[in-house]
Amino acid sequence: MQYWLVKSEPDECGIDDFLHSPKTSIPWDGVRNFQARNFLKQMGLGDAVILYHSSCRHIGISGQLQVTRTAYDDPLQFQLDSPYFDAKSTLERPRWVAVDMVYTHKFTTLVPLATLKLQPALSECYLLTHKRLSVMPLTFTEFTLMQKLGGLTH
DNA sequence: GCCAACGTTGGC
DNA sequence: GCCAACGTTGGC
Repeated sequence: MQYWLVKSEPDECGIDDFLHSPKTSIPWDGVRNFQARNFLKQMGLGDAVILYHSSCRHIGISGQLQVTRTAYDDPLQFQLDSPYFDAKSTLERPRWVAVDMVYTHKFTTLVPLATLKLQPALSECYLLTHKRLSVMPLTFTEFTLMQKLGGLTH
């Protein structure tokens, strides 16, 4: 079992998009950064994922997802009309992968970035040390603290 | 293989 | 809308 955090603009795909189709797996595609892609490839079935809302009015972590399909070739890289088309990808040598995720929990409150920055236990986490990365691992400690801040208890 | 220019992310 | 950070590209 591994723990991850992914970023998305809620206008594109936020926690409510997952909440509104709670049993439907949604492709996490369009990742076009090599470090982020490499983390996507490491995701395992059933891994837990924190969703972060970026570039929006309320920046912060919003809920929890689960991996339902591990890495497969991102079809968008082959679609000419997609903004995620990549001329350097071929069917023989695709460059980019997607995974599928499903809704598991929405936090009782969105935890703002400012709150996360105040946590000493999160000072070393990828979210705060690698500003522009959109897919990243979390330690178990970081993950459970984020869950707790989000109002989820088990 | 270096590194300057360029483009994108994402907070503010 | 600005701009810092930083990943990527391409000339040499």
